[in-house]
Amino acid sequence: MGHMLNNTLQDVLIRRARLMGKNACWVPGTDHASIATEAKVVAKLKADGIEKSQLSREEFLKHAWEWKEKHGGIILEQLKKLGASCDWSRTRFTMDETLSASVIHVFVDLFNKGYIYRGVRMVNWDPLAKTAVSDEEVVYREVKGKLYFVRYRIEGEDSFVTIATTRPETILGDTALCVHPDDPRYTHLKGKRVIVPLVNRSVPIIYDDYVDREFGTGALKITPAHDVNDYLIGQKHNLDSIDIFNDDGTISSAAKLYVGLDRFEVRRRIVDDLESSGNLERVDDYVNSVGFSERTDAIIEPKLSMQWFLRMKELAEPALKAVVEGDIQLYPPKFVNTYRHWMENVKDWCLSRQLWWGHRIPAWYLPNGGFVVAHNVEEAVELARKAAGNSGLVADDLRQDEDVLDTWFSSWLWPISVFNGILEPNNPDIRYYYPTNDLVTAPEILFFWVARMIMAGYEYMGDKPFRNVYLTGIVRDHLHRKMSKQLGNSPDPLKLIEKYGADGVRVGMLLCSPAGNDLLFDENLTEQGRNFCNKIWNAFRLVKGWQVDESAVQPQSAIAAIEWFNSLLNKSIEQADDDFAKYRISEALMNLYKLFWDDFASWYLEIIKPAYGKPVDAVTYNATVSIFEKLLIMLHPFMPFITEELWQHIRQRGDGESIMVQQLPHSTGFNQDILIGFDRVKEVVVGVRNIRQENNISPKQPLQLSIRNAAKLDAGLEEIISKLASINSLTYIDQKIEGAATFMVGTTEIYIPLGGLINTEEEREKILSELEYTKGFLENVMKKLNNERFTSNAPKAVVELEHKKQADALAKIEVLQERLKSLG
RNA sequence: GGGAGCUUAGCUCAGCUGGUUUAGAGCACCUGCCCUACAAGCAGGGGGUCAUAGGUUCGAACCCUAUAGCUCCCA
Repeated sequence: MGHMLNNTLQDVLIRRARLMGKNACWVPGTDHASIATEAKVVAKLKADGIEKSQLSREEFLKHAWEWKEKHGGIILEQLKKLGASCDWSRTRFTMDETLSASVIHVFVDLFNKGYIYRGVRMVNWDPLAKTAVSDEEVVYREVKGKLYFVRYRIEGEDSFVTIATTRPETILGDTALCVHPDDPRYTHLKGKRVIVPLVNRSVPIIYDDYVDREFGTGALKITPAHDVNDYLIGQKHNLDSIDIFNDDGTISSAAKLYVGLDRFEVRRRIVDDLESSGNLERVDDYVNSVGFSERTDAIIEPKLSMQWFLRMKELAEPALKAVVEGDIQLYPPKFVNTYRHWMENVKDWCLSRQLWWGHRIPAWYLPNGGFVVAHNVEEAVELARKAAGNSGLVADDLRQDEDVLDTWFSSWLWPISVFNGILEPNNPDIRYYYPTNDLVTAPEILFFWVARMIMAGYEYMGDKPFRNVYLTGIVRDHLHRKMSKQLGNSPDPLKLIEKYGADGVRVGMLLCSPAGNDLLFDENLTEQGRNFCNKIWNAFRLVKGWQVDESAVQPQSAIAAIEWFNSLLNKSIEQADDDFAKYRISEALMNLYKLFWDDFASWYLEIIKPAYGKPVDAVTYNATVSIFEKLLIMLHPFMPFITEELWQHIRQRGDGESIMVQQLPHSTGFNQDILIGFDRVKEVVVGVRNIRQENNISPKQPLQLSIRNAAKLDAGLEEIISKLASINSLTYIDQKIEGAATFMVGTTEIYIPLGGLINTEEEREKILSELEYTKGFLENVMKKLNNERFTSNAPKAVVELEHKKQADALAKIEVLQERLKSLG
């Protein structure tokens, strides 16, 4: 569902840009998702009885490509059903030839620039996928575990030091015990050593203020190979590090004990053995935060290993500046802070993944040590000959690195590589389309992807990759759970489209998804979307069903209605322009929804609707079709299917004509007085309908209406009131009418004589409550006006307004009291 | 532990530079309607101490401080 939301938003932006006459280009595509895909292919092979280890790299990749061909297009097919108006002929995949060559080119280039290096680092090891994963791909969860208190004997003594650990199996890799230098409990241990239980290794006691004296016993065991902090302390104190794990999470021979057993099995066993050896003091329940692999859900094992890294400091600088200085805008802007914080504390990027599916690292190892980085094996041989001083070296003497690059190392080039801008920086496409305008994506990949695209943009194009980044919310279910395949709480988008229509699904998702806010998805939203389509369809049926009479005289009411609606339409166009400029997409849609449903269908069409069986005059009809057309174009980015369909039928169209490439309507200004005047008319109509409702009078029964002490309305507006409120006589009076139902519009009284039908008691109550409200209101106003500091300090216009409020309220109170009296 | 943000109607959210008739929308809810475009609808209606407590100001949902609760990011 996240994809659906994201791509609907992109399609809205691209369609609108197209309607504004722009050369709007939307390049669709997919990445190769190396960890996830490889995991799936391995699982599929396993189900077929094939182990990955039985296959050669080439054989495995053949299976992986088959998988990609079969499953890779699903998302793109869903996009087509959703109506995404991509440039399909430009569809790209991160492992396409050009894009792959771009990745290799960039790797070699960054290596030659000195940004890429090899190093031993503590990485997050996924023992299931048997690969390193980045910090961002580790999900931390609170897990109920145990805290084990283990006694270490002091060498040459009969006393012990007790440490607390959540991972007793790592004892096998201990190379020191650490206490705080200022901790009085341990000062007597200076210079002594302890014996690691079970393996009986003698290790030093070291002092470091890293230790938290409050935690456990204040004594910490140090396992440099299997804990990030221990690793740092190990480096500081020159400790050995003993790697006790194999790549699959079993115990290695370096551990000496439990060799070959799984890490969790060893944890159970070692606790028993510590118990029997008398080293286990006690076990407490303990909740701690454990890292899980985002891809395989395996518990992450911190592990030292040789990996490829990209130094980020230099690349991050222009990327930080671009966002902080507003050259690139984030929507909503609250993400700028998060972005800044991340970029200011950016860590080197671990590029290598111990997988086969992806871009293989273009590094070749020489037979006698050393390596070269090259675009291809031929170039590698050449470089290797030079490096080794051995002109006899051939390709077979070299061994290419087995690992592939992190998927993001290809995605970060996307805005450039899809236009082949890495390999041919001056080709017409990249020169025309770069920098792009809008990126729509999820906030969770702001750093994985967005930040890195910005870095690559400045490094390779010397410019930003896009101007605006719109960050969508996360799609959740009504219980606020993130929608995911694992949870099974995500509806099938294609089934939803089948049930509610693509337009319905699009509208449903957009109606309630302000930028950066999570969207609580509920099927009744798509139902609302479908209902809106239905409304538009029925309005169309109504208009197209009319007989048009060229010679009929246009009614005054229609003239007034057209004048009013055109003003309102222009105001709405301006509103929509403003909403889009601020990327308030769901607000833009909601405004159009109300414009079409409430104003156009419920008011405008009801006014101009001819009596049953009667024709409509041609002037009104043409104006209405023209208004309808404009509304369709404005709605088109949100609802491409129904708007195209109706647009094709509302007038005669030529071959190849499409709403997709029409002109978005422009505002020619609007008259505020017309809008206000019409609002008054609406109030009158609503007032009459209320009186009917309260007194159980059928909407069809004609009534008389009198307006007291007011200027005469335009004939058109009078006609509108008469038509919509079923009024057969509209008069102006200066005296009140006894026994009539009344209501007020502003300070004007309206009378509806009902001839004794009126319910006096209800009427009195209504007046009393209105009186109470108005008095309270007046009191508030008077509080301000009686405050000398308000009248002298507040702007003149504000004070004047308060005076007007006062006068209006006083007038209203007087009228209400008079009416109360006349009720007796 | 460090940082960011949020708290407005039953739900999801607007409320932009502090002032615009004692707070708005959509949905949900309630009442009455099959009135020949639409019951997937029409007409009407109720509903909020703007998290709490202070402060600044002529004036606070909006600015400041504290408290509580929630969310996210980083460790």
